Amino acid sequence: MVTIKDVAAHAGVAFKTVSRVVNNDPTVKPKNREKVLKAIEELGYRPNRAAQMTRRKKSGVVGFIADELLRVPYTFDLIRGAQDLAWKHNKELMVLNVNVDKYSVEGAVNHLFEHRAEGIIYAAMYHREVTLPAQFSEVPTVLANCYDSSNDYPSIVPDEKEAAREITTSMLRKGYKRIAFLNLNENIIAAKLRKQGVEQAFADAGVSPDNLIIESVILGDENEERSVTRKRAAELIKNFKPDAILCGQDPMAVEVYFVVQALGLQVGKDIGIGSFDDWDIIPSLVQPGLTTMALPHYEMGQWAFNYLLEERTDKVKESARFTLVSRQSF
Amino acid sequence: MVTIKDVAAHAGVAFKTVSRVVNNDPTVKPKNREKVLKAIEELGYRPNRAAQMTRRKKSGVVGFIADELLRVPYTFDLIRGAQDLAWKHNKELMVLNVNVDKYSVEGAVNHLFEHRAEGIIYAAMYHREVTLPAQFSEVPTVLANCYDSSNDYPSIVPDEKEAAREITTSMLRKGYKRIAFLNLNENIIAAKLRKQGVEQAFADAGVSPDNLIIESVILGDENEERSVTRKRAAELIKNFKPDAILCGQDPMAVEVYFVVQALGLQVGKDIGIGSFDDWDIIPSLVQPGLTTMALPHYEMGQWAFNYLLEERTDKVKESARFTLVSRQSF
DNA sequence: ACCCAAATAAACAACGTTGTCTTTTTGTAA
DNA sequence: TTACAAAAAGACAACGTTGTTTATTTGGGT
Repeated sequence: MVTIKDVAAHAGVAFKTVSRVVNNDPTVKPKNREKVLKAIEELGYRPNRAAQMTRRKKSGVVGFIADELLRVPYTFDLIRGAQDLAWKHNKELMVLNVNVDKYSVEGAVNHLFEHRAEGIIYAAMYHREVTLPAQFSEVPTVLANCYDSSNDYPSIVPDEKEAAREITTSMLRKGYKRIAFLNLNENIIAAKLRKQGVEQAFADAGVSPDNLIIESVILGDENEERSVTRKRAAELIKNFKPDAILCGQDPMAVEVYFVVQALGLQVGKDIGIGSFDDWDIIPSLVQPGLTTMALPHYEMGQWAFNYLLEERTDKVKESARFTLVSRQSF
Repeated sequence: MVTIKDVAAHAGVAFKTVSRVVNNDPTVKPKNREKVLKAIEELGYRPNRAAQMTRRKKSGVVGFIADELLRVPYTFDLIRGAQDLAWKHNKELMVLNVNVDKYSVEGAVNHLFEHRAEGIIYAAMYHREVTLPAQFSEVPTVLANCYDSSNDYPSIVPDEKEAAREITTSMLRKGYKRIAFLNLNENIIAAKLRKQGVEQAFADAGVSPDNLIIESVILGDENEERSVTRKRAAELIKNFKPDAILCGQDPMAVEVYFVVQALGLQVGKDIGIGSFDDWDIIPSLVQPGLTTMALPHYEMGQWAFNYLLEERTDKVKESARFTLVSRQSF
């Protein structure tokens, strides 16, 4: 590979002068700068990052530990958010996918330490509490889509409560008067918070809570569990007679579509449906399009990277706003 | 940060001895090895990768250029395939997302050169022909999910023809006798090859091509285009009266589900539906589950990485087999 | 105890950069 | 012209490692 000395020899200057040109040092005379640039061009020289790193004692590496992240497609936006900023600031985002069985978190952190990562973003697949190994205290760490109970790390999570409040308010404003909320399992933090948000919206609008029913639904890929969801949704429609149904996530909403259609009702006309996630193309694939609260993954990724970039040290617990994506389901 | 010399001082040996222990050199006496390991443990020493790289003159970096890859969720498996192997071989997979407007391919390659990448995997979002800038010839490069017409690079692509043959044969074996194939737009290579595969299956089974109709459908996110798809599907069912429909991709199959159901027919009973992709959770979300040919993205990622790892130099054009994922739609 | 080869450990250079210090060149005022 | 400060370029050390050469220790046979 071409080194700085090769360039220097070719240009007829000291190799330090080449270094100066590469680093935009203004104390190089235009004539020499030109000679050097020409030589760089001719030889196809590219600075060796590893050598730069050793000498500068800065790695320019930011670690990104993706905890089970990639089982849900849209979570990749978290990585994208961080990556786009990393590129912009000429940093390296080193992404490590951690699957419980495959690479332990410890292994990932070790790896990042060997690369002298200047910071670590730890991101979870879904909004939840995490407990990190002590190693993380050695390097600036920020949590994305998760938080730690001991308040040792700054974190950013989706603003579940506000999102639930917003979509519910939107439903109420459109004239829906009786809403069933098929919430996620309530041991999930998102479910707890969203429940509060929905109730808040009812209170804000001065609508009696008698017109609201909230049920928790077990999620799962299993066909059996999904048919249970459908059965409960059907019962709910029959007994509570809601004019709108809010679902805890888009796939659940799809199930509800089937139930509603099987009952001979039309989504968006006879009954409104709303949801959370904006899961890939699913909301636009169903008929009519599903109105849903888009998770702010990209924004969280950006925020997390920025936090590290600014070398902040406060242990803030930030929350990011969802975006209402309106289609035709309510 | 703790350096090798700190460890040496702490252990009371020459720093070279520490290096030997770190690199598992057998010529270190057990007693010294123990002392060193103890010191490493106590000081929390981790070798500096950047320094190792400069001295060893090996980067251990493999580049992965993802060309528009992440707009389709399951393509991430391509990255995962490569990444899992990279981790296993203690290499760094440096993933760069190239979006035409944001980071040019040239920029990405430059970046990789600066990191002295030992090889580059260039992956496309969908199976297509690509033309790479000349820079790539400077480093071992392998194409995944794409190929180059000039035969300068080895490549691995999905075996479209065989996949189409396989799923069609599977349909014919199950007793379906009259198949409509809603193919992707035929300027896409996958569409061309799949057409051949479907025809092959008919020939193999000795079924008259009169019982096969193949139509190209324009794809798009636009609502309008999608309603065109549905209209044509409806006409096809009415006029050709197929007992099974094969679709070019899962989202298209979902549209066909709607059409079929709107006509009062039952998928999997009155009419069989098959498809390509295995797009995230979509095939298991619809009712009944969609039988589809899963794209071999993970395998292609692995193959590509392995090709580089083995330092092969042949310009092989490999193809990877899809997997038939059977559900209940036919 | 002594010799000698083999085993082990140490010393030193090198990797490709950048930081720091020193020398040379340049340009301006006397 | 000369002097002199400022600008520019060069020389050399340093970053944290590993490769190579040299020195020391070890252990077995006399």
